[in-house]
Amino acid sequence: MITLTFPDGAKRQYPAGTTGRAVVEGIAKSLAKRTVAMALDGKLTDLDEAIAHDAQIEFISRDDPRALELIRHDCAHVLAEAVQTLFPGTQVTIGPVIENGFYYDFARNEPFTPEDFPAIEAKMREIIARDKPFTKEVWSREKARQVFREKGEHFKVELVDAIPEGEDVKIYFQGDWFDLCRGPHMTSTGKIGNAFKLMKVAGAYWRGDARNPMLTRIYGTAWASEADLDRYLKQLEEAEKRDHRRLGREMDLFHFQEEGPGVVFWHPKGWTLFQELVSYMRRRIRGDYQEVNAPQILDKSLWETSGHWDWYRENMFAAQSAGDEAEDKRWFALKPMNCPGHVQIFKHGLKSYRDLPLRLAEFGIVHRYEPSGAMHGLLRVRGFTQDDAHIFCTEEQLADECLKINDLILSTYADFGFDEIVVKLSTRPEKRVGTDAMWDHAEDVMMHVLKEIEARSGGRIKTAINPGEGAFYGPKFEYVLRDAIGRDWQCGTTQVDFNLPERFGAFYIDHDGAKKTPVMVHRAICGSMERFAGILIEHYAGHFPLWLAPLQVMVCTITSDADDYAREVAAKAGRAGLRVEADLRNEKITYKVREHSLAKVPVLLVLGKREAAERTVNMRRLGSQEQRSLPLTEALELLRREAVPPDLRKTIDPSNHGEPERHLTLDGHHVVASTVA
RNA sequence: GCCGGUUUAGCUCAGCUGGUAGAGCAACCGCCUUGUAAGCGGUAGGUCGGGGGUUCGAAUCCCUCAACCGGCACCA
Repeated sequence: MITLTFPDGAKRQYPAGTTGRAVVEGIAKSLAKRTVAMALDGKLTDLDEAIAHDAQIEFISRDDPRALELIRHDCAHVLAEAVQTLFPGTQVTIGPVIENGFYYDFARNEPFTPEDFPAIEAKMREIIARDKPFTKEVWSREKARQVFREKGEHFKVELVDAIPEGEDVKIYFQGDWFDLCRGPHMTSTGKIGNAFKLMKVAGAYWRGDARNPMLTRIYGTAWASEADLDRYLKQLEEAEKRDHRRLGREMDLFHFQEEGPGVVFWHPKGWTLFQELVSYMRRRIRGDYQEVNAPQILDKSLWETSGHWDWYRENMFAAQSAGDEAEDKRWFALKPMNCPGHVQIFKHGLKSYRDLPLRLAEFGIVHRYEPSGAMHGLLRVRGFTQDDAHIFCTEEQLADECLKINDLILSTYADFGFDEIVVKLSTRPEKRVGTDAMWDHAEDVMMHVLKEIEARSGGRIKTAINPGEGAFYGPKFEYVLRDAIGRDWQCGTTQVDFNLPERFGAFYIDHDGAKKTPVMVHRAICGSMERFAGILIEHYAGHFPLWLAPLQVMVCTITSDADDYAREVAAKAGRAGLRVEADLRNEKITYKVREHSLAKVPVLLVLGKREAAERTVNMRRLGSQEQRSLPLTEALELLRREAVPPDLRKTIDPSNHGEPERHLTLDGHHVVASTVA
């Protein structure tokens, strides 16, 4: 006999080997009907599974959040059956659940297109309506191999071979159709429901390896209810509206063109935003770091020394004199990183232990030949500006430096309203330089720091390990932030490097007069300023906080009688440090309001005869219909205060709390609450 | 780089089975002096992504290159 413990704490005895279905049917017909699977000691399991040991048991109904992954997984199976029914000869491979849905990879000579979706979806609905039970069989490896080989399912044969010895080879049937699968599944296909949709087709390498053949992947989404599906589709539309490429065009921030794939043409407004970000970062590092500037192109020998030429040559740009008769035909590489340049600066002149830690920062422009398919607006470009720095320090100083960087990164993110951060430690990759002893040591230090980061945050910062994801020269921390609509972006990074200083022969003179090699830490907060700008555009949906808005104030006249006053208002706003323009065009005020609202100008000052006579302004804020009439001087003072960047608020004017509405404090830093679209 | 798709006016898009291009908005010119998300009328604007081919004839069919989009792979 075994003892099962139910969610309400009740315990009951059953013969060993009883199935979940038998248990639930013994409790209540209605419960059995609702149940699609069970959880044994918290683990999702087929309802028909025989229960061998004492366990906590819970019956999972279809609307249980845990059932969602089953719905999606089952849906993937149904997709595969539908595809094989409609397109005989198609081989199935794998079909896992992913965030918001699932996919299934197929092998077929003719790829699928979205035009195939209606037919496939119809077939899927048919299979779901048939409501065949999912039933599991455990096969021997030989049988599985043989059956799939005979069916011409060569990828499945490979999958069978990949199952570790000692693990069952499980086959799930849904009627006549079956698939090799780890499970679990719901009780029948009918439980999937109708809240699913095929989303897109894409190529994907077999087993995620570019050396393998390419399969056709069909992505789908599936939800417990139509309402959930609709909500998800709405969300996608919302995300599309915030696409920085679209907003970049609509707000006239930047553009790309054919002659410069992956390099940005920043327009005046976009460049204002960009420079505002750079200025912010400059202020944040002032005092601690020294800013430098290293050359854009350097002899390739330097990159050979650093190791980049060996490791990343395929992804580097090289330049040479263009003249056929030039006497110097050496190859120069456009810098893909700033570190070798900074090591040269460190090496110039003798350094003492008293100089350490030495922190060299650079807003360096780097170029990397990214694969053509990788480019994506500002988020992945071939030329970008890093808010980069290299810290030369002793081993004893290393942990403190990492923690100091951590403070800078977290407080910076907080200033932009990012407060959900995950710090990941990436450990040694297969392809690397340096001894194992060195890696052991470096990872040791980093692990210790990671724990300290977590402890200091009071549990607010989550941490994780990314095995094998480190840089070739050392382990690294990656800072992942979550934006206003829940998407994660890896931005900041701290990388410990025991290699480069040694490769370049950098040293300092220690207490005892001996030469010692410093440890180098690479660090970036925004990472790529271009990318960070893109993330901010999407995060704020173009509705920037006043200090970042490229154009902060638009003065709009209602009639030409207010023109002189409008010029005066704009001039005064400009003198108050605000970025302002005046719209004196002969247009209706509704027209102007619409146009500047679409351009996402945060503040409209509307001026008519009345305002000119009374020396007031009528203020309208982006995203609100509210009109607020106030004296000119008062309005300008209000806006001037609000436009103070978050880092300066505390230092310059402690009494200034900026926007009265929606601000919160995190670790003592001002946070601009997420702006809604 | 790989798979699939797309590329027509500044922007968003139409153009069926091949018969030398069309709308809305924007721009420009007038009229309207206007009170918080589109006043009215007119004018101009395109080597249909580049190159090659098939054809009496190509935006339309084929080849090729490029850029972009969605994924995959990559991301020092």
